Amino acid sequence: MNASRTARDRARAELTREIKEEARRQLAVEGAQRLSLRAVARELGMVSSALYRYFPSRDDLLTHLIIDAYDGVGAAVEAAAAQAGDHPRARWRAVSVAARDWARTHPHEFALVYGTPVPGYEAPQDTVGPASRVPIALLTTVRDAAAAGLITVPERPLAPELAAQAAVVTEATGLDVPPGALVRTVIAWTQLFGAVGFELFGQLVGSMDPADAFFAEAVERMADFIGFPPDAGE
Amino acid sequence: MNASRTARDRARAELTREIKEEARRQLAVEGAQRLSLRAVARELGMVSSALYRYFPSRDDLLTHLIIDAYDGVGAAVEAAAAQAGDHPRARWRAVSVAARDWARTHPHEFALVYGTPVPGYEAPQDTVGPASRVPIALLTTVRDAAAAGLITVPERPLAPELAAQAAVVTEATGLDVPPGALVRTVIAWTQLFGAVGFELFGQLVGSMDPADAFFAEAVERMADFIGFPPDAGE
DNA sequence: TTCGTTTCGAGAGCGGCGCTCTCGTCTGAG
DNA sequence: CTCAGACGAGAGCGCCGCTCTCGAAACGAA
Repeated sequence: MNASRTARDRARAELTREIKEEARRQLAVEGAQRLSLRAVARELGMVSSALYRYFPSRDDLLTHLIIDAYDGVGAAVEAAAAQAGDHPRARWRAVSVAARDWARTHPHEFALVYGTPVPGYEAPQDTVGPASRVPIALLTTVRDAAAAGLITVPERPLAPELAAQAAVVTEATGLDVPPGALVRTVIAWTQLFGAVGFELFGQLVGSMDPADAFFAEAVERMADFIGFPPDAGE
Repeated sequence: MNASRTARDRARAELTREIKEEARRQLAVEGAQRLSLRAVARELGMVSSALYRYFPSRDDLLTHLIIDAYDGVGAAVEAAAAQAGDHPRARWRAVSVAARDWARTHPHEFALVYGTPVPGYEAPQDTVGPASRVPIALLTTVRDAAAAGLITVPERPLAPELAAQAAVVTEATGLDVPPGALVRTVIAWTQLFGAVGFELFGQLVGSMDPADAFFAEAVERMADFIGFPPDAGE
């Protein structure tokens, strides 16, 4: 059962792709707020109502773009992790820098996924897989270092609920990370994206703007915080 | 020169206040995206065009709400700092918890100021003062601890640009904080609001949700990170 | 090949939006 | 008292998301 059997199926797949492409183009230029179905249809030479044959609503189209954005940043950090050397701190640094670079080159996509949820609020199940790619890349780096005995920060007791949540994450990801290191990784994850968001949304204007030096410092200090050993880069 | 001399002036001030009040009400219920001038006018029993006598545009009205939101969270953290004991870690904890509590009770206001910038992008000068209240509260806590010789993390050299930016912040705020501690405070600030944003925007669903235990742990670990001495609470 | 079903694009239309302009009216300063 | 300025109401412009209907085209089964 080939996915594209008939001419109709092929045309439908093609048009769906073109709509997403044009929407992504408008998203990159105008931002999610200003993305309009009518403008997408206009650009594609069709009437707006025809677009509803492919996406039932504007929010549905945005959800597809959200998934693409998650996959974009996920692929970027995974590629950076693969290219980085074996040293855990270098890997951590590469992943952090890749996340920031992606956000700076795709600010509206970043805002779409890490900024305000667009309508009232939503989080379809299709997004959780792509959304996990960045934290998994971070956790994998920590897991490898921990497995090699390179995490130097001692474990301390966690609150019971927190330990249980850490166990759930370990179970779900299959990444065997000591719970204390896991929680520190999540803390670093929130710091990383908090700082990138602050940089992109203008909160650092007047203090750490431009943010390059601050960001570099933050990456090293959070690497210390997790317990990565020093390397040649710092 | 009373500010409200004539009846007209008084009526104008009153109506301006009522418009902002109703807008704030709609913002709390619907979020910034769905806030509409027409709905505000409708609720106030006037026609939409009349509203433009008081606010030249929707964005201008939103800017006023942004300032109010900054002042709201700023007042919340300042009150928490004032009520907290003298121990620096307790103060830090109180400020962090107050920021999170404010965000959880005012999610749309939080999204308005710390989420995606609403239109294309903007940051009027009127917002920088109110926006500084939270970081100043954090920095003040660190300054007091440092002045008392209670910051235990040693200073290390900073990159020249970063040291320069730290000096600018010290100059602008008048808060004499060692540059290394200042940068760590900014890092903790980004972590705090990054974590709150992740919690509110659903990024922690499936891992650290509900986030109470995680948040408590993050606050203590970041207090360690800055160098606050332990206290009875941890 | 024929025929009924399904899919599709186009068009008109609904209600809502931000914003502008015009026109009477009312107010308050000189 | 007068007259300039402030004001609210109304109509209207060009957008928007979304719905419904209709005729043509594509399709699968007979």
